[in-house]
Amino acid sequence: MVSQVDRKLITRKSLMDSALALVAEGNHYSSLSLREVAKRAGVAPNAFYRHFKDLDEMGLALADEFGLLLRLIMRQARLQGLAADSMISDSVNFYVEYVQKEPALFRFMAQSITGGSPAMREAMRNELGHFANEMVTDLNRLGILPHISVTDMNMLGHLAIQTVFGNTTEILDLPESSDNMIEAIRERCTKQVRLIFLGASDWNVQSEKQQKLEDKASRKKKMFKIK
Amino acid sequence: MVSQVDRKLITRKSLMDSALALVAEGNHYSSLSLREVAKRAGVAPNAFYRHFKDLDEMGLALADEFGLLLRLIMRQARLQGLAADSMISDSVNFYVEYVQKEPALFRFMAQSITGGSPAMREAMRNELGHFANEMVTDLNRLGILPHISVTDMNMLGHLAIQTVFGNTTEILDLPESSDNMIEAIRERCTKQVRLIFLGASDWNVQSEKQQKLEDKASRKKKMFKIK
DNA sequence: TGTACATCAGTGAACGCGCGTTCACTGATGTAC
DNA sequence: TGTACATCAGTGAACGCGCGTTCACTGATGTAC
Repeated sequence: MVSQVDRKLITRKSLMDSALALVAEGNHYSSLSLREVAKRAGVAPNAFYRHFKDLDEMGLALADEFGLLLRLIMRQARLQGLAADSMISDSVNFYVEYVQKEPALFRFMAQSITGGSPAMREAMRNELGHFANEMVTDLNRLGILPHISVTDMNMLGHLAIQTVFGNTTEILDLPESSDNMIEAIRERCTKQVRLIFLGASDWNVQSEKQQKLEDKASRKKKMFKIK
Repeated sequence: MVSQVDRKLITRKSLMDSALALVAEGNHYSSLSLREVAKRAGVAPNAFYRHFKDLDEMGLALADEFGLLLRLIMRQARLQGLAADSMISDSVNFYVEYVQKEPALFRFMAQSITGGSPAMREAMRNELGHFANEMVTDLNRLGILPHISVTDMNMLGHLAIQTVFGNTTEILDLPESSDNMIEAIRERCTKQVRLIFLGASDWNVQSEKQQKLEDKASRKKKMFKIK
């Protein structure tokens, strides 16, 4: 026998899943209607109000769910451990695997970060920011890139995460089972992250300060005119 | 006296501008209604059909308009020329300036690339891809990074563009006239691109091949376990 | 354990509203002679 | 140049429909004694 509380949670979950299913089918979250979500979940329209004030509130709940998925991914990646020499490609592969496993949530994330309500955009940015911070923490613990300042490590984390997430929509848009195209994106993404870390390994405060001075001093001395 | 043809173009433009205005106010393009766009443009709802089949078709026209803006930006940047020593920060500043000058079109672009129809997403990706290609062409013409293969130059272009565009939504979400926050994003973005080019200057086929071999050979030899 | 009552997730009907789309139209601009 | 006709951007009314939200309700689960 299932308790009342459990039943309520089941309905709530099925409302959220219906919304995600509609998103996965190509609709934008902000163009969904309460009625179609309820219909898809096999529930009367007004039952929706037992769970959420409106679709915006449900959106925030879905953002939380995406956050949980991110945390799961991080936990899994740490448990599994990463070989020192293939850390980057392993991480990228791991990420791509999860995008394919949970396309609806990732599609929702991608939509929301550019197109949700202001609250929604902030929530998603916070989740990704948390992800970036965790990455930076790990790099610090492993003693990788010790020469980089705290500010610059954050800049680096932001860059790495943004790069990986930037490839997400492309993965989601590939026709299913086109393994060689997935492979191409995976490879390009790995190269991009590798290039970033190659840059980071040469990055230091010294040369940075120098660069800034140069910027200011010699502006407009040498000019490139194209064509 | 204004010709019939001109009048038609004026109405068309005002329909498109109305849609952009609604987007700039925080609505998602895919949740706009034909009637509100027409109302905003001061035109009867059915007049819309004299110009576009539906909102999707209008979306593609807006994508074209965004493409034109990108081309304008590129042309301007080339005309102005770039000082050799501050090329990166100048380019970033130039871009940020345009985002602030045309927030509606950039907002629309950001929304569409993750949340539009498949045709819309493809159109936007093509525009950005073109932008990346132009950048690569310029780098080649200037003889910068000659040691990098064609494939990898494309990867680099994609990475640089993606990085700059990735900061766009954050710029658009800042409260108006918060100059110091704009400055912070501008600085971070400049650093990110600089780091990318620092990586690119060390990037070469040799080390890349080596890296790949290492990946395959020594996988799971050294492992980092965190926590 | 059995009974009487409370709670509350989900129902079904109803509402007024804005939606996309159609239709026959108007009246200014453009064209042919 | 003036007249008669064609074109066509934009109008106004109407349509059926799905929308969000409300209401009084039902009936299973949970609780008090």
